[in-house]
Amino acid sequence: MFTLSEENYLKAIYHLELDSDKGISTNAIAEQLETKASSVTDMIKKLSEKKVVVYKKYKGVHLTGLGKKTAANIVRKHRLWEVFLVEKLNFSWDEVHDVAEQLEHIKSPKLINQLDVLLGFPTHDPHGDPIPDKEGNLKTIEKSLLSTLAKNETGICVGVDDSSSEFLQFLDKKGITLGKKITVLEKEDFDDSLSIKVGEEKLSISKKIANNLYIKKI
Amino acid sequence: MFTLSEENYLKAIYHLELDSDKGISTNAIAEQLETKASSVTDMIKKLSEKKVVVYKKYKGVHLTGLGKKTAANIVRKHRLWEVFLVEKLNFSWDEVHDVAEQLEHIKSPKLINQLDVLLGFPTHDPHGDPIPDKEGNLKTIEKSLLSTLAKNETGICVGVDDSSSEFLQFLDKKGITLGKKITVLEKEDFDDSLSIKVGEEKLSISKKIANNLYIKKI
DNA sequence: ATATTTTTTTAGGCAAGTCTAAAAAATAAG
DNA sequence: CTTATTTTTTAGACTTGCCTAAAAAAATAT
Repeated sequence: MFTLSEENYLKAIYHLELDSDKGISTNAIAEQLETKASSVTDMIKKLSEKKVVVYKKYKGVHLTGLGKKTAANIVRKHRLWEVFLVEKLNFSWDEVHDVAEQLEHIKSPKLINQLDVLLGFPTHDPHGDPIPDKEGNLKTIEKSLLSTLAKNETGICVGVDDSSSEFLQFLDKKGITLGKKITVLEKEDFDDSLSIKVGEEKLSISKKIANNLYIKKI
Repeated sequence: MFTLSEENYLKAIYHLELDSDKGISTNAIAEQLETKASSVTDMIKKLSEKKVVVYKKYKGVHLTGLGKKTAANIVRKHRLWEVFLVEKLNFSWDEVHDVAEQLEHIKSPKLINQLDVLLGFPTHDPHGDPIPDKEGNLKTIEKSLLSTLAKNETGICVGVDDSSSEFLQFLDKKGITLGKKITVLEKEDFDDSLSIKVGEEKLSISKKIANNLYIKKI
């Protein structure tokens, strides 16, 4: 069994390992968890004794199989709770993160299985991120950043990279939600902004926005 | 804001104060929380500084208004989650306590309000215990222990005093659930056991059982 | 009214998880 | 290849919440 703190470290390392196949540095973990590198070193020693990470001094860490499974299960819980909050409790997609961050640590396999049933076995959370299955496997879908689409290409909005509430509220304001059809009308060279059509609305978005929206091409 | 530990102390004192109007002793709290009296003394000092209990050395503690409201809110969350687990996730009444014990500490007013909506504003949990409203007020109903009923009196089962899973599973086995109609057929003098009719079934129960079942007379 | 027992508090210590400051190792630069 | 910089680890300290053992106060019994 893992403490709250241990679970948070596992989750952080799990997320960092999705973007990199090298050992995850103490500093990277510290930044992710808003703590200090020295605290990370301490915790990593404990996790190493518990066989969930492999650690060689100065070489960064990797999750073991057990560690990966444990972390994926926490992510699974987090994302299922997010779906619950949106589907059953009328939360909006920008309100769910902090609550799910608490709920993900509740320990009860039955609770999560039944939640999965209640929600109809969802595969993605409200931000389009995939929900790991019970074994920790992720089904990743073919998706591209909006910024990589060429002029006149069209796709469906399937996810966000940044799921801060600021960004999500901005998208709401612009009428951009998961499932919306988006077409690139124009790409401006001088500032990399895009003219796009969202549903029937035309609007202009900055490079930064286009770099945070995932699209499934059609 | 209160720590997990502080919340558990508040809840323990709250429950103990329901049964007694005298100051709650260090020992009583220690027993309830399965900890040591010296630990209780430590924590009470902290709670006292946070203005949720009044404490005079050797005199036991009382909750303040704020303390009572805080504790009632935790109990409210606990009982709403129990209803959720039974109504929405197919838990049985003997399985909910430990999970609710974790869920009651989740901090999100919106979560609890919306849960209340989803569940249709329940007034009692799966064991018949009343759910405090947002202000912390309890609506208590007229109920008697089954053991106090006279021969030939009838009532509806509305609650249990002991909600351990052992006792609840025993009741399941006997077909006794909330809402069942119970009639006292016979009271045996020599061992205080009862012959009762539950629905259409006749059975005999011990004094101990009769002392743990609440009945609303009809 | 005093002695004994019980309850409560104090004193000191321990583990988890964090921090700062300093030392050690690795990496980058000249 | 040696020096400078960055990263990581170690050392020591702090807080929270708990413990045991001993002292102090309160309650009970003689």
